[in-house]
Amino acid sequence: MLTIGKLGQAAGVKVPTIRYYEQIGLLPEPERSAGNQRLYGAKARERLAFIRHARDLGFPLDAIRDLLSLSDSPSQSCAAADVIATQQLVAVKERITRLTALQAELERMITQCAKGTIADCRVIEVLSDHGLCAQDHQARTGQGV
Amino acid sequence: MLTIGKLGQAAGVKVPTIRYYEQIGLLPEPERSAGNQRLYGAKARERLAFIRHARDLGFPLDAIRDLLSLSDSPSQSCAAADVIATQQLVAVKERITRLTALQAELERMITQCAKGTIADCRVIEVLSDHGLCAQDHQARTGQGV
DNA sequence: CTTGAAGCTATAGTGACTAGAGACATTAGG
DNA sequence: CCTAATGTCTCTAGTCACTATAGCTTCAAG
Ligand SMILES: [Zn+2]
Ligand SMILES: [Zn+2]
Ligand SMILES: [Zn+2]
Ligand SMILES: [Zn+2]
Repeated sequence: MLTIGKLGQAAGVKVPTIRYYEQIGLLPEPERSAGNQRLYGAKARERLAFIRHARDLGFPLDAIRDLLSLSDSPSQSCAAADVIATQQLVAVKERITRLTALQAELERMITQCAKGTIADCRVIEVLSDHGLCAQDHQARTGQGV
Repeated sequence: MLTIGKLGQAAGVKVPTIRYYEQIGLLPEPERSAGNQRLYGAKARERLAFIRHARDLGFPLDAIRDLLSLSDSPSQSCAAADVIATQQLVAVKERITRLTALQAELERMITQCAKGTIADCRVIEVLSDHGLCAQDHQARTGQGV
């Protein structure tokens, strides 16, 4: 059995994060020692590693919650899991598209700047007027990762 | 003079967002009508357009605050503004790098899945074990955009 | 003059944590 | 066995950039 600190080290997750996962019901309430400290077994370690890896791949906690409950019924079809992964892939691709447009605009404004005074700074000019942008780098949609 | 709603429409910003910007000191407190409603002039409209465009380009509000105060001293060197833009560019590039790695891993797990049961689902397998990943898609660093 | 839209303040909620305070538990060294 | 250092406990609040709600007042059109 591991204390919360050892579990955190083993899974690469900070201690408050583990408690947070417990609080939101992503990890079950563990056993306690005589002195009321949390004690975790192998199952909790695997579950936390799963969560951590899914987080590293950018899945939101809600999706992870669904994936975890799916993985508890191994004989079911995996279609639902694949849908969640596909949605995540779509979200990632959208963010890449958007960020690539931002990258182009930022590079453009920086290279066009003559490095003089603020009055002539291309960075400030472009920020003041989207008409000076080459692309339509559409509005901020969400965040994450 | 514009009411807050008209200003929001003109700049493409929702009304509560404008009040939020005022609250955090990004927009100055505007005049008020006899009935205590906010009234904005051309200067506020430009300032809000600047904020909105910078947000669309992914700049955090703190950076925008700095950019705004720089643009108030037009005769100064623009080096500081260029530094902020360059930092933003670096941040965007980092996110793209990371998201591209995520995209590759997600595509890999989805295409490798045999679409059978959860017990054999490659998505679930890979999420359980980073060793099955081809790349090191390093840890989640931040967020934004 | 009435009605409905738009505005006001204040508070709380989002996602996914992170940081801090103040108290209790455990472990290693002497 | 005692002490000191570290670890853990609960609870609260802060982060970022908003968004939503509630309950009120003001304004513009008909
Ligand atoms: Zn410049
Ligand atoms: Zn633009
Ligand atoms: Zn599958
Ligand atoms: Zn991996």
